[in-house]
Amino acid sequence: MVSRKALLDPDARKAPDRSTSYQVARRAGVSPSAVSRCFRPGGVIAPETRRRVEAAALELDYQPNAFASGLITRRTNLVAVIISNLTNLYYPEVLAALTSCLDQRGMRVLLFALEDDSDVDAALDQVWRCRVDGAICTARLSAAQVRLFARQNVPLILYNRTGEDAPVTSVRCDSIDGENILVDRLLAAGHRRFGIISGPDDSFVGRQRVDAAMTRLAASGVTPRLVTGNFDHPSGAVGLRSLLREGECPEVIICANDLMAIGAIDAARHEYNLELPRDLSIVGFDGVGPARWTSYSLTTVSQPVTRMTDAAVTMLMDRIAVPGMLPETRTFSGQLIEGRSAKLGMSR
Amino acid sequence: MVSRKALLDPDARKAPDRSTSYQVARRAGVSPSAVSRCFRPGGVIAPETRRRVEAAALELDYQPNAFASGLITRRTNLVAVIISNLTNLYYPEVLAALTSCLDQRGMRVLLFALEDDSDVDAALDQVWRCRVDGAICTARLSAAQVRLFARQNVPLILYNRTGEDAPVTSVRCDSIDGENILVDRLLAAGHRRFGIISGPDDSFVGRQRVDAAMTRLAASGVTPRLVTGNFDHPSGAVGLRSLLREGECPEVIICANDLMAIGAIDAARHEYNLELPRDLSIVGFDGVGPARWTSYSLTTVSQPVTRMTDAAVTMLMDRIAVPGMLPETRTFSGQLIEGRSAKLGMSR
DNA sequence: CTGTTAGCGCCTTCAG
DNA sequence: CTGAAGGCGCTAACAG
Repeated sequence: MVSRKALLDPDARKAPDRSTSYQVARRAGVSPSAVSRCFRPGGVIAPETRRRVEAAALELDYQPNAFASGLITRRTNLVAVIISNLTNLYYPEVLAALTSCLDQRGMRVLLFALEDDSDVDAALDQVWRCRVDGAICTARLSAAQVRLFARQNVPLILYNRTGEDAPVTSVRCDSIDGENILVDRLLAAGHRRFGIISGPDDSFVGRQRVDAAMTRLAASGVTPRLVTGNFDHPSGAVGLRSLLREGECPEVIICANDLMAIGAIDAARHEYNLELPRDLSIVGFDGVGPARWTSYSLTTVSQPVTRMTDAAVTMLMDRIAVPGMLPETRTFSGQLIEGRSAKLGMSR
Repeated sequence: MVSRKALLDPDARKAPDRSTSYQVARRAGVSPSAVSRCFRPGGVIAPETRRRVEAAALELDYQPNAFASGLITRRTNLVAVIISNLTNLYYPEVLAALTSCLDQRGMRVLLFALEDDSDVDAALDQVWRCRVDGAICTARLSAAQVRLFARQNVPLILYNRTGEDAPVTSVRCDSIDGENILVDRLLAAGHRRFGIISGPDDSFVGRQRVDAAMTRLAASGVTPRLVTGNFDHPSGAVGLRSLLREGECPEVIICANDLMAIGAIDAARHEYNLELPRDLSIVGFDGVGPARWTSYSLTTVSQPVTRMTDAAVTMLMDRIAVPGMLPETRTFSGQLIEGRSAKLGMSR
């Protein structure tokens, strides 16, 4: 029977629809349920029946409609990945690692790349409409937004972030630990005049890293000079300039991330003709690819990205399988990369 | 009435389902179609009715199920974005620009990040199952794979790629034009000894760029020496070493992309103590962010990424709206960035 | 402008 | 091991 639509649609240039499991069933001479079983992992079906279904499916280019079945199974196999800032160099690495893990587990990635953290509401709207099975988020979420996840019953994993007030399952690299290692080795080298280029105020890890460094320095009686950056390359240069321009020239500049450290190095070398680490030590945080490039050879703390993404995905899958699991935070230590951008002392 | 599932499921710890349009309708005292109209852009509905529906929806945290409606409208508002190599520095920029464009048009991004071009079949499988409205692809597709898109009636836009044999709608940056500009200016500076570091053999743009440079050089009676790279930073260093190790030392090294050019610069400076552009000129292609960092100040051809992604998304949306549009290729010129990594002559 | 009705493509009981 | 039947959440036609 010809469908009503095809009959009535005046400009019926609409493409022929893709085949359905019913068409495959008819062609294979079996029932639709047989087709369903054939495509379900672990469906019980006689080898001969399977063969015929597969042949029919191949001829018709049939692939089950993931979302029609999701309507019934209540699983879309979709995971929302919300990335705050793809231009940051660090996040592409995270994204690549995440998609790879998720892929292996048969999950598909619905990507939301925010240009601005204020876009998060619009993104969440889509997240709800798409009935994702879970979400991984590197953006700042308000307490209300986090609560919405709980209310909608969508497992959420925070990446290098914490819940605003309530505990949320999260994975992170230990900023405090990392900065402490860095600061201790810098102090051990005899440095006393420190400058710090912070991240933007609304960055959780940025604040945490800077706070950790300040605290550790204070414990040794050192008060660093502090300027604010925004995590990008130019702001590293800007920060360096303002640190060198006024007051006592620092021996060390601690940057809240690698990208700013690289910007600072560029400015130090080419605008001030400083040689690193003879005239100035600069350190960063993250361990992004370019930090290892010979021109920079940045001394930094490298985040174990793949272990972190593995953990994030594992925790997410657990919570998708067993709703109602309690929040858990997994913290990984960063690894000190001893580059040639800073003079370090002996480790104790 | 309690649902059967809740009644029968032995371990009924399953989360309470999210609200449906029927629940909202009942609560608002209207019909389900009213709810539907309320959430459809351009749905005709009385203000008072809308108000009541919205209130009910808010109380129930209701959001329409995008895929249930997609079942009927045959539109998922999903676009598959297939990226070949997220670790390449260039692709994150493309991805960010693409998601931004797609977002503005109300499309959601289903991301496939291939670690290897052989993963493309698995990715396409998911693409079919998800009934995406269209796809944008930066990976190499076989002729058969391209045909499948046509057969499945899914509009496809190739990004910096061409169809293997048949024409496919695509957007690209003109490699030939770009390399010609570069080569002409290098020849004008009097350079005669050229080395080329190519991309991997299976890269379309890589081959095209190298061919273009070779052809242009040949026209001036210059035969460059050629080594093969694979588009990453280390391979630029490797390529440079093998070009410097044997035979006549080149005056210029043309790299098939920026990342290798940066690797080559690093090796030239730190392993061979060469000063650029006095001792050696190095040029790249792409115009990625790090190419502009002061340490490199790479002379390169910058691709107009946002214009290209805009074009890709526009062409895609057109083809989603009007199936059966003919293939079209849009080619954009790159822009020469005159950095300090190469000695260029006057433009003619 | 609104409600009723009949599916979209699939899965899951349950009886053979 | 298989098929028949009902329904997942929603929208599109139509008649009010």
